[in-house]
Amino acid sequence: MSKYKGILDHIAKYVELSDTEIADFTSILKITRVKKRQFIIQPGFVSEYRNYIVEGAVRVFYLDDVGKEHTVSIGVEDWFFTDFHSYLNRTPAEYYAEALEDSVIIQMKYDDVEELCGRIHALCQYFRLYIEKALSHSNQRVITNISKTSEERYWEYVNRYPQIANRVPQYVLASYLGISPESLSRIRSRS
Amino acid sequence: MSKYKGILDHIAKYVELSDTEIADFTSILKITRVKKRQFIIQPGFVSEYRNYIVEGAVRVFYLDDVGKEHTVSIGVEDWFFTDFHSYLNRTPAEYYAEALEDSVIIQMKYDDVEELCGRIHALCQYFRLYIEKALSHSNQRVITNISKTSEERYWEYVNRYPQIANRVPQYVLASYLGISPESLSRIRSRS
DNA sequence: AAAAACACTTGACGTAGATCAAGGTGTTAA
DNA sequence: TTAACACCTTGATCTACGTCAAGTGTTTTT
Repeated sequence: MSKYKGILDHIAKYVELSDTEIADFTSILKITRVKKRQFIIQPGFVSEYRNYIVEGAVRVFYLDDVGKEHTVSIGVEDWFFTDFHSYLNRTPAEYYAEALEDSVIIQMKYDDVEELCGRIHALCQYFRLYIEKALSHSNQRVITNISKTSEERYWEYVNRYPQIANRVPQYVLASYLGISPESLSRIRSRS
Repeated sequence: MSKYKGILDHIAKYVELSDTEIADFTSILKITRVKKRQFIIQPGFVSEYRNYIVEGAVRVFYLDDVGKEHTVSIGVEDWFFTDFHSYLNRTPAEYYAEALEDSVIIQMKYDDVEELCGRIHALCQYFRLYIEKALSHSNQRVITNISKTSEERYWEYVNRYPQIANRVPQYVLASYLGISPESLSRIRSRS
């Protein structure tokens, strides 16, 4: 039971679930352990799950047609990740999700989530409120990317997520910020 | 009643509302007419409403510290817009929303939406599903911005939204795509 | 414990796209 | 009908960053 404490606490920040609702919800959860460098999502396969990180770190990235990686998201404890487009439309994923460390994640299937959200009002509220916040962050990221220099974007990130910046490889952070690894190295050195 | 047809049809694509739910929902809606170039949201004022475009076109943009505009979103009929961060946290807006044409919009207050979403399960589902889709698009835009050239971004947009590309001024599109107006003009000329 | 792979740094160079500046055309306003 | 804008174009630079390449330290693998 306590293995779900993290996600239940997360939900409790937004809504209150009854005991039976908690039981219904936890019944659709599946705990998965993944090793560093293991792929959780791969292009060509449907991203069947919404994934919640209990422990560890995961990044989602896109491999473009010239072989360059572009990181969509970097997640640590208490973050959700998935290839949202693939998950929502049940189409083959276009992104990879890769464990940056040995990690423990909670997975929940699209159909199960939808069924429960149709039945449990509070759960629907939880996801709505959480996603609204995520959208507001995503919008902010779009603006930062088009309005700030590489250097500004880097320091903004370090300022906001100091512990993540130290935890993930530099080339991952570079590809998240839309900077080449070489340039990021130079940005760090001049300071 | 038929003045709400657009938004009710939009909702009907996601969920089914009963007649009394429809009545409850429409009771919180307020129709507003705005003239071309009029601001609907301004920095310093809280963005109180979720806005739905019935007719016309609106853009949301950020004015940076050197006076450059960066367009967050361009919306036409059946699109929602707001300064999401301001709306969700009831903090002063950082963005402008400006009518690009004389427009008719439907406005709904944060407190009213939250109250109804707490009471009407289907409405909560509607917003959840709609926002999930919006998040998936926003993620896609982040990746496009960091992985494609200006030229690719422009043609991708024209391809995807041909009618919008013709409807809004070029400098607005440029600032949406993160390109200078001069460069966009050159991209268009070489083809 | 050696070999191989991975992650980061540093230098030299090239270029996409920004900036600055000037002129042209269509639209709004007095 | 004459300004006064608003929007777009075109040309001449400039520069922030990307690319390519080589070298070093650090894990991972065998």
